[in-house]
Amino acid sequence: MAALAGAPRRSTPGRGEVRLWLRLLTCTTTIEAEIRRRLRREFGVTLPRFDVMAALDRAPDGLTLSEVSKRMMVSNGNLTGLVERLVASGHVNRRPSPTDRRAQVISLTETGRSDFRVMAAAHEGWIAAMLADLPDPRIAELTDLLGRAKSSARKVATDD
Amino acid sequence: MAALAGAPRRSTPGRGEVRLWLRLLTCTTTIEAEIRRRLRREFGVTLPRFDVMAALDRAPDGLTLSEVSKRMMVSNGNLTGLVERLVASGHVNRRPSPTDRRAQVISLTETGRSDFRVMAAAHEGWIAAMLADLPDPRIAELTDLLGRAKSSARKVATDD
DNA sequence: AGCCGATGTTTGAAGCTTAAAGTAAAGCCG
DNA sequence: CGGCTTTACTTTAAGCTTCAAACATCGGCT
Repeated sequence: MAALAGAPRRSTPGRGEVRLWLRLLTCTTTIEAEIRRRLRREFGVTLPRFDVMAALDRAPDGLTLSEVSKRMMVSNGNLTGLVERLVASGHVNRRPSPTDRRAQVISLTETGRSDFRVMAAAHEGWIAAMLADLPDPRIAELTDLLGRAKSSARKVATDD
Repeated sequence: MAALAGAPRRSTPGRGEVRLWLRLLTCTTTIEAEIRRRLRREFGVTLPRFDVMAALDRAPDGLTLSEVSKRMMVSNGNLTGLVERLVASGHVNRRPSPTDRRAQVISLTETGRSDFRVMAAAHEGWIAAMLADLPDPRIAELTDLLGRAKSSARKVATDD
C-alpha cells in the first residue's frame, strides 16, 4: 500500500501521479479484500484458487502451467503449489502435454467446473454490488482510462 | 456465467462491472509488480517494508501498530512480524506508549528516515514514468472516478 | 549429429498474509 | 468496586508469493 512520501513541496512533478497510484491501490485492495473474505466464508476457497479456476473455465481444452501463470501474472513456482493443492482437492486434473514432454496440461474436473460456476455467479453479483454507485457511462469511462493507464505502465514495466 | 436461454437483456447485468474490476486488477498488479521488483533490486527492500516506512514518514511522532495496520489495510498479526524485522534491520524503533500500556509506538530511526527519503524519491519517479502517457486532465479524471468507485465499494464492504 | 540458447517446470529459502485463538490492558456501567 | 465489552498486540498454522537456482526438454543452427 503505499507511500506518499513526504515533503509537502508544492507542485512536485509526479505528485498527481502518485496520488492516482495510491487511490488505485486502495480501491483495488478494498474490493479484493472483500472478495477474498467472501470467497473464503461462503465457499471455503481462497482467491488464488478461484483465479486459477477462472482461467481454466475459459479454456475448455486446458492450459499449461505457463499459460495460467502468464494470465494470472504470478510466478511459475507459485503455480506449482497452487495446482498441487487444487489437484488434491479434486478440482483440477493434470496430464502431460501430448506435444511437449516438459509441459503439463491442467483443466477443471467436473466438480471443479460446477463448483466454479456457482462461485462465479456470486462473484459477479458482489462486484456489481460494490460498483453499484457508478452509472454505466462512468463504468465505461473508467474502464477506458484504466486501459490507457495499463498500457502506459506496461511500456515502462516491460523494457528493462 | 449467465447467457442462459431467453430474453436477451441489453447485456448481462454486472458484466461491465466485472470487466472493469478485471482491468482495475491487472492495472494495479502491473504497476505494483514493477515497483516491488525495483525496490528489491535497487534498494534491497520489500514493498511491505517500504509501506510501513512510508506511513511512519508522515507521522514524525510515531504511530501505534494498530494505526499503521489500519492505514496499510493489513492485519495486526501481519504487522507484528513486519515491524520486528524493521527493528532488527535498524530502520524502526519501538517504545511503549506513555498513555496505554497495551500499545507500542513505532517510528523511523535516523537511518530509516534517510533511507526512506531516497527510496521515496525514486518511487515517485517510477510512478510518474509509468503513467507518463496520461495527460494531466486524464490523471485528474481517473483519480476522481476511482474515488467514487472506492466509496461505492466501501459501502458494501463495511456493512456485513 | 551435436551444441546452445530459450522455454516449462520444480524446488528451496525467505518473507508476506490471513484467520483464529490467546493474553493483557483499558474503559464502561451498575 | 466487580463484571462486561472493547481494543492492542502476539502467536500459530496454513497458505500464498517471490526470487533464484536447478533440471529437463525443445528448437534452431552448424
